[in-house]
Amino acid sequence: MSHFGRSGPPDIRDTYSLLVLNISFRTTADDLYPLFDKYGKVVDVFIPRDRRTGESRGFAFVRYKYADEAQKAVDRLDGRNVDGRNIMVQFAKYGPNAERISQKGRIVEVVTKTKGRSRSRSPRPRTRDDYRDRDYRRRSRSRSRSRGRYERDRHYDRERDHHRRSRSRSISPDRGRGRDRGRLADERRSSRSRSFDSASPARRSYSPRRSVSPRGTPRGASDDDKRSNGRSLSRSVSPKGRADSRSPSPRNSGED
DNA sequence: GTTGAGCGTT
Repeated sequence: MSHFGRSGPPDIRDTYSLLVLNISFRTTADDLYPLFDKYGKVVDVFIPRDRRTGESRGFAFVRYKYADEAQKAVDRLDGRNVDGRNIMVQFAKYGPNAERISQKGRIVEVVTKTKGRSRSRSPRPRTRDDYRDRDYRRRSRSRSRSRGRYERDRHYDRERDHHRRSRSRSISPDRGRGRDRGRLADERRSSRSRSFDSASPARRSYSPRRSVSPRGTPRGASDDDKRSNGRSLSRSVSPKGRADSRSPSPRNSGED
């Protein structure tokens, strides 16, 4: 019942894969199994998950033993509300082994039959389908934004490394300038602090604007993040740690 | 805590 996908694909010699889209990110195979099993014999239910986070990618594969049952499931479950989400059920276009499917010709045949058989009664809005089609023709790229998230993460990893190297290379000048900048920043901070303490009406007007400014805040954070990366691999930055870091600041001031 | 319109695993 709940041992699906644990031992990999059981047998795809005579099974038909259905692609279930638009499922909730927390929907599991166990949740889909009973739903699909009601309309036919479900051989396997598999939900691709992210390798790093292990979270659901938002779609699942349901393997049926017979095409007619799978077709029925598609017709009955397509557009069904599952876990508060309107799921879309359709025959899988690409299988785990495209060659195999081509050789078998089963899935292809079923798909063709399905397309010519039903697909007429679909309560789901066509905007998405239309949009998808148009998008595919127009851009032929950029399939999903959710995936971009992973790519972004990957880029972030690379960028992090780049930053680390960059810092290493310019460690000498950076340090010298960093101290200067630190002092300046400290001075400016002090000034700001005083201004805030003063609670000047004019300053107050500017205060909220600074908050909205997306340039001033991120820069400071970036600096902190960069320093943090160079100091420690820990990505988490605690206010206490920052305070500790700032500790030498006042000392420097005293020295100065 | 979050997103999305997508095709798969030991």
